[in-house]
Amino acid sequence: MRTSLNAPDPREDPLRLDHQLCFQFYAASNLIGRLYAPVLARLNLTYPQYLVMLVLWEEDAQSVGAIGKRLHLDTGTLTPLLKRMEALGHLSRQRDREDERRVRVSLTASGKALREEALHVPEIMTRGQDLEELDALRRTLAGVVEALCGGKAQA
Amino acid sequence: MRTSLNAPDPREDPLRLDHQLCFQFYAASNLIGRLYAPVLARLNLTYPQYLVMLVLWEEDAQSVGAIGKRLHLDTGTLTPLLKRMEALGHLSRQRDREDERRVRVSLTASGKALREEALHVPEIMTRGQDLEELDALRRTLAGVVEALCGGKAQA
DNA sequence: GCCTATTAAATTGTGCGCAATATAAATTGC
DNA sequence: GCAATTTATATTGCGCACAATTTAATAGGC
Repeated sequence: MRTSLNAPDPREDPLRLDHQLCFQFYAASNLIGRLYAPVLARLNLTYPQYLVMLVLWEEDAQSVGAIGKRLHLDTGTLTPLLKRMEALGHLSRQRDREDERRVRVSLTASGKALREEALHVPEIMTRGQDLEELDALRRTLAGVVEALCGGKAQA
Repeated sequence: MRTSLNAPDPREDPLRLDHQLCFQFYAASNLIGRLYAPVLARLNLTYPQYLVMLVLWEEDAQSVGAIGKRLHLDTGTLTPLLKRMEALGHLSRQRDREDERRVRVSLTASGKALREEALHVPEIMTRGQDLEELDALRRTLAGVVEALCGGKAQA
């Protein structure tokens, strides 16, 4: 549905920023991170650190690789991040006796206790939103994520 | 709809990673960046640099602030990024004569020429996908982004 | 058993993101 | 006009992300 002859409708330009789905993900992810920061700062956590805590609160003493598989992050990101969290007292890292290649990441007492403080974070962040709508979007995006990492393997 | 007595359905745990909409955005954004990287590397661009080029291909000679408003990035991110792009020969930065506070960012000849190479990037990245579906998702996410930055001002 | 291949983390180097601060130019008030 | 405020960019410091490489331990083939 061109407007006329060879003059291309600028709205059909494939390189228009507003046409890029990837940019909406990029912008939303950055903006969400900025929204969480002040809330998580009160728990002495950054946003990626909060995600690690979510993984460990579900199941303690996981390996670095298991955490990485869950969050789609590699050791280049996780190793220094986990060291910072260890320094903050949230968790401890120790080589697995059974398999010395592995490092088990375990919550400290304060790391476990922090879960109580974190319980209200989801509520704060979704306050005033339509929860049904957010959940529908979450399911849609979970499918996108699945497709993105399912396409390039991912056990 | 609890299963029994005081045993909470683990699926209702508000801190479950899979329940977090924010995580789906985070994971998708990271995975998308990883998918674009090898394609953009052939244009000598990173993903954020590609976004800057999209902005400048739409309208050349914009100020740092105008680019930042479009991408939701501040000068702490943009200034060094633009300097790297200048060093790569994609663009030039010069103080505005009218208002010496401003810095105008202009495409070089090779930066303009790079647009031809970039024209097929969206097609490569969306190959095999349902374009109607992607566009519906893009519109949904554009609304989310709008709500996220509309809530905290944004002129 | 021994050698090769595989697996798990750590390390290195580069490029973002962003809060906080600094610097400097334009605008406003009076 | 000139001080005070506002606006635009740069700088500093820290914490991710990630590709590529390295180191070390286990598993497999023979």
